[in-house]
Amino acid sequence: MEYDFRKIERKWQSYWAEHKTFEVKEDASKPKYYVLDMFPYPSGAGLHVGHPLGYIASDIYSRYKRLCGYNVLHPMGFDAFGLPAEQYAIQTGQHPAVTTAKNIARYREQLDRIGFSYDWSREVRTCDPAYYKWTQWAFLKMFDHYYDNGLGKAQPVSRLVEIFSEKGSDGVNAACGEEMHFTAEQWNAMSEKEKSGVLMNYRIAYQGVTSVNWCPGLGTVLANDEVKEGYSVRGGFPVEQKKMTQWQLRVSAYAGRLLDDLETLEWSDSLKDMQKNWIGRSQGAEMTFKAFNGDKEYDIKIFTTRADTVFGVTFMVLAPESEWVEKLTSPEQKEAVEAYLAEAKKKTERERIAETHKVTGVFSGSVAINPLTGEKVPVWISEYVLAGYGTGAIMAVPAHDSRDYAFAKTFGLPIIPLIEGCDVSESSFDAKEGIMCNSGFLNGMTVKEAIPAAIDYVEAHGIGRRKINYRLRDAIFSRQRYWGEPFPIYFKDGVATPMPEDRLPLELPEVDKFLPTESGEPPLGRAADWTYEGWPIEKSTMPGFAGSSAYYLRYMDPHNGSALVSKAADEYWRNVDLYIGGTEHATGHLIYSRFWNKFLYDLGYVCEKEPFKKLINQGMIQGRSNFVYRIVNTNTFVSYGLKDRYETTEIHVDVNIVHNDRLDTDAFRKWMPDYADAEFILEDGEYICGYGVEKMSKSMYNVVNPDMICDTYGADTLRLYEMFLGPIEQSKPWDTKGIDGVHRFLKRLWRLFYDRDGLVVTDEKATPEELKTLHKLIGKAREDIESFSFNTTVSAFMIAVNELYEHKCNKREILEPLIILLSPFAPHISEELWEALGHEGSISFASFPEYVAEYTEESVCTYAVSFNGKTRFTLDLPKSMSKEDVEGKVLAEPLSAKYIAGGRVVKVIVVPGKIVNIVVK
RNA sequence: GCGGAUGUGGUGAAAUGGUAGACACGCCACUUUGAGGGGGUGGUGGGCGUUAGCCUGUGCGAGUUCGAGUCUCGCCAUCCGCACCA
Repeated sequence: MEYDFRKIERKWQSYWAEHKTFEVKEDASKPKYYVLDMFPYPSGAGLHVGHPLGYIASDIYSRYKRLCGYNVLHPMGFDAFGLPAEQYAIQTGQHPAVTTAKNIARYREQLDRIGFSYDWSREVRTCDPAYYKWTQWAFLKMFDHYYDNGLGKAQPVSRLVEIFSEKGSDGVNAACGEEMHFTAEQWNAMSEKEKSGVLMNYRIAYQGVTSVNWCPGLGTVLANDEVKEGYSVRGGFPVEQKKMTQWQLRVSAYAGRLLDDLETLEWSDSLKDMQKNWIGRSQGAEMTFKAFNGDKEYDIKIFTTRADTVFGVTFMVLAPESEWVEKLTSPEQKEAVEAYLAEAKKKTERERIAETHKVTGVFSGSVAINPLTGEKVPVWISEYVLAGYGTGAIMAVPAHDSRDYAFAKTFGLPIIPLIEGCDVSESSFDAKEGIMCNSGFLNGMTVKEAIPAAIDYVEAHGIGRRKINYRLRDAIFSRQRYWGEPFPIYFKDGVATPMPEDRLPLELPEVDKFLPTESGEPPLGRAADWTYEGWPIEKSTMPGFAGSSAYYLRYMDPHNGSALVSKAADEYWRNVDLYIGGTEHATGHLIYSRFWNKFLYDLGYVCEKEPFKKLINQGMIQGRSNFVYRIVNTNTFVSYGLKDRYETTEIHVDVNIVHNDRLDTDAFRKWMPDYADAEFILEDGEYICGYGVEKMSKSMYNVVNPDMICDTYGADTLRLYEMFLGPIEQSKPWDTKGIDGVHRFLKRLWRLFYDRDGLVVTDEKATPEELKTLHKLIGKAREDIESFSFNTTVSAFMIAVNELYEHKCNKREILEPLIILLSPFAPHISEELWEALGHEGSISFASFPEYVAEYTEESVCTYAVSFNGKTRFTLDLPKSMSKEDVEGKVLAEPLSAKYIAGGRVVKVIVVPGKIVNIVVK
């Protein structure tokens, strides 16, 4: 009987669907395990073989955990709001909901063919109103809370109002936009509108004016992580800076906790570092400098990590967008400053990045007083100071900061060295080392001593205070687009007001076109009656990360109409034990989700501080393109090895008509009309193609579709091969070359069970040799699966099957545990063989430990082998071998020999230097 | 510039500090079949040798160790992330 993978795979996929094999319920009698994939955005192009890599790995682990007796939650859904569907809608007029539904159906079909063990009854789609109800709900909660720095958690705004009316602004230490000072009397005297303006400064979801990444090409603002090198990540349009009023999430309030709790996570160091850098904690001091524009006095606040260098301040610099610019520009300098600001504003983000080393600036006309020396220093304005970080103003110490140094050199400002023996004639001395000089009371201290001493001084004299600054900025939360979650906010007398919870979900209205209105409003401005009780509703929508921030919670209780997740479900499933996805979400989704979770944790809706305990980043699968070489001005193609003899052009050829770099010339002629009568110059009778590694994309003709692999080789082969390709975390090009090896393995496995006439499995007792093969496999596989080293696990299976095949072993005692262990990797063939062995039902319900009980750690003993009384190495020996067999076997001569001990063959290698080296074969 | 990762055959890759290159692709030889992207056996890092075997070999250079692909330090190269963050 042949291995008919098509029939087998169809059979078991419908079996799983019919029997709802992978549906799970909370079950207190079993330990839970939650395995999650980053859900996909269903694009029109469908899945290519790179997409399922992570899904296959997580599926293997899920199935393995199930075999080990865990109650495994392994859900899947779709991140269905997004720009591409809307761009498509603008072009074609087709509603994004229609496009999205179609793409989802296609994705589902492709996923099903690979044989994943998802519990589809828990599927979520972010564009489904029943789902986004809870996205909106969370937003309202954020609107209704502020972050109390003292308590270190979110608190209701009502509490804030209470404090304000009793003690004024000083009664609370809250995260806010700008620092405000008012008394209880002042608060109580405010109008409702004024009060709501003040509260907006504290809310976790708030509306505020900020410098945003505006993308004219997409007609919307973007978050920092949606912009790369001055271009939008989606679409690649240029991005510029613009001041706008936008909804924002006060993620920055959680910066400290987001940073500290990274320690508790099992994530890779590189990913943790990425988040650490993105959060960017720096410890220093905030100081106030008095500045004078004519006779008007202002306080400029600056942030520095080098408080020790205050004695070297020779000028101050303001960011062009700083609010102090206007106040400190003198009448004489007004024209020059305005010209500079206009120039700076014109630049796109892209140009600013490109010109980072170009020094520009303008003198404001004002002076500031160094609070320690009393000296007057000029106040400048320059782009190199960023408005969004610290206070938007700096004290410049050119001797010890390279940027200040470049600025001072360009504009001829003085440079005062503060460290003994440092040379600042060519460049600044940025290192935090050496002995202080020219620094008053700090003289003679090391830099490390001087920093805290300077801050102590500054605090004692009321000039400033210790401060920790974060690079992490608040997330801009509105998009001027249609295809996203509407904000459940309306404007009553111009005041942003939340809709009542029972009005949720606020569904997306129908619009005639998906473009902005003539007056420049977002597409929702086209909706017929976009009002609530007569008041206008917010017209922007939420960004892509809104719907993906809490989806892992919704899977726990996806059909709950009265809560995001019930207490019971949350307390059972808790958080994600294993999360698999790409690194591209390191500074976006993975920050927002953690923030969202912490917020809900503060409010008591979830029981875990962190959403994703262990995280694995699967590598990207790149495309492997093939090329043919056309001799110029002809329709003749020359094989790769001969191309240098002609003048040729390199042309991409569809990788699907190339096998092992050999072109199917007939298929090539049929591929495109232009090539219908192509001629070929072959080498050794074959046309060899060139190759290169590129991104997998349609235009490179290097997209390999998993459906095609399933057709030719089957899903089990695809699954095994993707794992066999190399370590999961590594990026690599897809190369179909080699898939035959894996397919051959499955056929060979099949032949252990079947010959021409049918099943040949016997109940004979296994030989020690065969048992050893099995136990070696079990030991290796368990270890490797637990450490996600799936490529070596597949190798271990191959080795085992090769050995069994060699011995013509067809004994149930061996084969049964073998296929149970294989079932996470190749579930269809395993189920089929399991059934052939006379078992009822799915293999998923087989309890793996029963089958491996006899394989225990005890079958191997570890001895330490010592030489001259010192432990040299440890040695694992089979139980049958005793310590005495090894002890004292130190040979004087270098030799290599076989050593028989306890019936086992041991190879003894004695290297020069008389050290025994024993390896058990 | 800062941070991280990676460097092993023709290829994808294995190696708790202990026989480097398992396993697989490809290639070569033999074999089987009417045929098939078939089945089987053997070989395959490089150099020398008819064989036995010898020499050499994990980006480069040091170090630790009886012993280093693995640990430490310094280079070089590639990839990724951040980037005027005061």
